[in-house]
Amino acid sequence: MDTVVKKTRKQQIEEKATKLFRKKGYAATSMRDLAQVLGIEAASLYSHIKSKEEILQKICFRMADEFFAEWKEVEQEHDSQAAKMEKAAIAYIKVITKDTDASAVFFNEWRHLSEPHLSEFLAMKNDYEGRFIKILKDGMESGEFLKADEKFMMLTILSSLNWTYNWYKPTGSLSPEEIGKKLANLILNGLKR
Amino acid sequence: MDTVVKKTRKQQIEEKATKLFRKKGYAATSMRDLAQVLGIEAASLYSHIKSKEEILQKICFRMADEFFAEWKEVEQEHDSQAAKMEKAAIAYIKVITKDTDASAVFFNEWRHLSEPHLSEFLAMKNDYEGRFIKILKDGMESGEFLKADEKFMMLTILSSLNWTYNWYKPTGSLSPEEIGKKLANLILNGLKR
DNA sequence: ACAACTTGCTAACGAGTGTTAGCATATATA
DNA sequence: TATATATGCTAACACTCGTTAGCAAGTTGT
Repeated sequence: MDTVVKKTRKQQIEEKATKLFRKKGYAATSMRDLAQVLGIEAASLYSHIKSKEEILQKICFRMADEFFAEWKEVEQEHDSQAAKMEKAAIAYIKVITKDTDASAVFFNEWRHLSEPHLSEFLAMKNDYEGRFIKILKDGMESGEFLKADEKFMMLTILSSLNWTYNWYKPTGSLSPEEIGKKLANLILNGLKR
Repeated sequence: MDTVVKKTRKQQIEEKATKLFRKKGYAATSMRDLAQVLGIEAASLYSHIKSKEEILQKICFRMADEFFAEWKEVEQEHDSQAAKMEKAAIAYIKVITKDTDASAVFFNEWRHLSEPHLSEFLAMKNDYEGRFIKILKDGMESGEFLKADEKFMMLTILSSLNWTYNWYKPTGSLSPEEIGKKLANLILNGLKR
């Protein structure tokens, strides 16, 4: 009793575009490339979408929204900062693993957004990173974490979390939660035994 | 008594191209963009270079060569695996910080290489990553490191090292060696005190 | 002095770019 | 049955792309 969800043509276009943007990059993907994957002519795409950049905007801002949505569970409790960090890592990994193609585009192609979307996007990114920094700062002030430059730490931690879209396979043995836990553990406790 | 090193026009072109490739991406950078930065016409570029892709090749393979050159000091001693890891991190950061523009292009634009250069490049990348994995594997087998999936670890570690090109400023207070040490320490011992 | 090299120009090429106009057909809705 | 919607086509637009041909002037080396 499978429930077949009918995808609109627009959704199909966005899906295929995401895959192509990931593989070739936004700038190197032509509308004719995209049309060919769908088996139609390039001009036909414009019955469903407004422009090439509209697709990129959809991808980038949908991902951003999802990151913020998952963050809710992270902050509102009075956990230790280490516990918060683990929750943040799990939330982050959850979003990334849900759609690795879209994640790759989100991380690598946002610079091709035009204004004012670019500025809006960067503001959201800054906001998000600021939340990570806060956990680190609080943990350092309370003595829970080693004192160090928070921004340096945030960038380093986020970069290792970001990278998961490159190797995660839904068929693998690890669930997103498990990956998040393992990464948080590596970050908090290090490699040495 | 400054020694003024005269840069050939070709070198100037490659420098400006590196900056542009980093900022806009290889595909989105046109030869006319590049020419404008240099104050000449696009066609004039071809008195000095063979093609747009030749520039990309130079950047990518020069960086790869430098990574291998710096690696020499890492392996040939009978240090602990943790010490090797620190040396590897320092060597890696040294290369990246020497030219962050070229590093950004190296990490993000190699996919625009055409065959057979692409295959050659990927082979080198694999080789290099294999050396990192070996340190991890040896450390896990000898009991020095926590047992875990080596590939997962290698990717996570490399990703945080890779990211340094995004924030390193030559004017900052940390030397490449210090950054390498700090990162190695974070990787080995974690964030918690 | 002459040759070789460096550096640059204008003009143009063929190909590819995102996109629009205008039209056709099938499907779903009223 | 009439109407709106979804989906697609051909043809073409104005541009941009990387690159080549052919030529000219300045600089350097012999």
